[in-house]
Amino acid sequence: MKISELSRATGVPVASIKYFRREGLLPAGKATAATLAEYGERHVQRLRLIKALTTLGGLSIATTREVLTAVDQAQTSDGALGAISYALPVPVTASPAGDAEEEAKADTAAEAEVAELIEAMDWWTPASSPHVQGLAAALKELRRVDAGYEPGELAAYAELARSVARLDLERAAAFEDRVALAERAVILLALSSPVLELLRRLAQENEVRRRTGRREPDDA
Amino acid sequence: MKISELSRATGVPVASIKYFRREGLLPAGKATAATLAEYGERHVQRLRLIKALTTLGGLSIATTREVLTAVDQAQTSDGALGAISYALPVPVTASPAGDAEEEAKADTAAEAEVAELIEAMDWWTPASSPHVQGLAAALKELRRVDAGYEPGELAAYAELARSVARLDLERAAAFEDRVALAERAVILLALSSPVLELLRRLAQENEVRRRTGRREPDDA
DNA sequence: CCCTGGCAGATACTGCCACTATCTAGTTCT
DNA sequence: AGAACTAGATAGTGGCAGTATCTGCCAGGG
Repeated sequence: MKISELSRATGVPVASIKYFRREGLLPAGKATAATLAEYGERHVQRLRLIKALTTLGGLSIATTREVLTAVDQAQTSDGALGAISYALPVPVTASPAGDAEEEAKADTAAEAEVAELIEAMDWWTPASSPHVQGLAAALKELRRVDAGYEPGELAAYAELARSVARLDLERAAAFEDRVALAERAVILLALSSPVLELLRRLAQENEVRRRTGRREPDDA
Repeated sequence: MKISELSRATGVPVASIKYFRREGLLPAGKATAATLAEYGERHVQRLRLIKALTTLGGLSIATTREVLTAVDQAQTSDGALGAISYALPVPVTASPAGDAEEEAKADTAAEAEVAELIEAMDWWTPASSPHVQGLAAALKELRRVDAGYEPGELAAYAELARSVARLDLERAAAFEDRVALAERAVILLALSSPVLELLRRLAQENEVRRRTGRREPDDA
């Protein structure tokens, strides 16, 4: 398969394919001559995954590269999920607020809240996990807009998150035969979350409708 | 409060405050002279919300503006949740793939899947809802990387999403006294999702640890 | 009284990112 | 041979989110 054919097969412009190759997301084709290379099914697959990660998962090129690197390295080894999970960006960028003293207080409060949650859920997560850090940061930010969680509320959500995680793992086991381990991990971690988010919004939309007894769309 | 004080109170640079004002995210202060304006608590609040929406919610400036506009208009009226919900970006941008014919087939298949789900869940959501469209697009994309949902699997997730939505609404009712209606809606819709995402990742991390019986972090 | 420091509002500039285009030189098909 | 393609390198584009600068202008202290 020549590059132009690869392009046609995936709908990705040739220039973009070259770009991805440059950036190390896509392995080069097998060169058959100085100005010709052969691409295969593997490249089609990879290109599809790249597109899915960037459009559906919303990942940057840099992050996609990291994730794909993790995928490649974990292809055989165990712990693929962990490695990839840690490679994914935590959707919170700490924002240093005005008052330094207040800040420190909010910091420890949020961290304590997370620690308590982990304790309550009997989770084994180490405090060093980026997710733990991220969660603390998120809670802090929410407190700042007066939207902190009541004690116990967070645990209720965590319980549901656990159910989702269990479903995820079952699902992963179910397509064992179709997709390689590491790629399944990516799919579960990076590509399923938009689906979940949309389901949540749909459910919310619906709950609100139910409670107000209206079947029509809301007036904007 | 002068602009420099507003800046100090929120940790946002003066230049950025001016930028937000230009972009219509932040109302102008009350001018007391040609070169002086007075800002109040309202502005501090708003600035915090803007920061939360952009950093925590990951919204663009344009989207933030839309959301805030919806917030302002819905402040009194009902249907705030709906309006804001629709203003939020759907985390899927349809990507036209290679083959046009295959494409159409995948389209209708995905739409049917969503319709079936809505039917099964007894949801009242109109097919015109951006969430419905987005979900169909997301499913299509997943199919393309061989990660489609088995029949029934999606419904299981939807069930959990419903539970989350119910928790959300309870939570919203609980801080009725603290935050205005429309702002609660924003918080639930745009600001809580990172928390949920992180909880899910934590839960996954933990489930994997449990199943493999390891308490230490995964080797990268 | 006037000068210094800060302010409003407008405009221009910057850095980053994800492509996209162009150029050179070589290769294959017919 | 010549048109049509290819690889690889380099440069350019457009959008986004600020950041900086410039021009008056004015309040308050010495």
